[in-house]
Amino acid sequence: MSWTDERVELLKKMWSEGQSASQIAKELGGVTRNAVIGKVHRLGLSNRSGGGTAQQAAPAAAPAKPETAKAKPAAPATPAAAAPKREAPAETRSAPETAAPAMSAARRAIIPAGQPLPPQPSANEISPEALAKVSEIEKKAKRLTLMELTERTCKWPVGDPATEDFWFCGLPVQQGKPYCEAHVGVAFQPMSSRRDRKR
DNA sequence: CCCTGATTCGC
DNA sequence: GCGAATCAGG
Repeated sequence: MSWTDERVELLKKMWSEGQSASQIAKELGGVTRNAVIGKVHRLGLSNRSGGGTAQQAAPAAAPAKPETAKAKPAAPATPAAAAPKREAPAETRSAPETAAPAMSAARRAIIPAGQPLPPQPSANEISPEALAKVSEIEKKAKRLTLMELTERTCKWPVGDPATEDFWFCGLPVQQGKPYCEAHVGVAFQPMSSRRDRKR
C-alpha cells in the first residue's frame, strides 16, 4: 500500500484526533504502526499540535546566541484535512482527556445507586458451574477501569457503576470474544439452557 | 505482558 | 520516501 492523498489525509485526521499509531494503522490497513509513525514524522506532525493541545517544552537554557527567533513551533498552511482547530491566544490547553476524571463525580450525583445495570445476569438463569466459575474469577480479576480496557481485556462489568466499587474484569479475553472464559460462560448461553425456567 | 511514540538506517 | 528493527518508556 502506498500513501495516497486519501490515506495521508485520514492519517492526519486521526493523528490530530489523538488516535494512536496502531489504531491508525489498523484503520488504514496494509500498514504497520511503524509505517504510520514513520509517515507522521516525515510529515512533520509528530508534535500533535493539530488541535490546540501542545506542550511546548521551553527551550530553557540557551547560553549561546540570543538570536534565532523561532517563536512558531510549526508552519501551518495545511490546506485540506483541517480539523477543528482552536487557536488559543495564550497557552490554553484543553485536551479532551481532561474531561474524563471530572465525570465520575457528576455521574455519581446523577445516577441513583443500584439502578440501571449492565447485563449482570440474575443468578437463577445460569448454570451453577458457570456462576461458581465467575465468583471465583472475580477474585483474580484485574479490576480495570474503563480507560484501561483494551481489545484483549475482559470487559465484564463488576459492581455498581454508581459506586466506587465498580470495575471491569480485565482478564485475558477468549479469542474473539469481549470477555474472559468465565464471563463468556455466563454471557453466551446455549439456548437450550435458558429454555423453560420455572415461570 | 500489553501498549505508546521516537529513531535509525538499508532499501 | 518508506518502514522494519530497534530503542525508550508507561
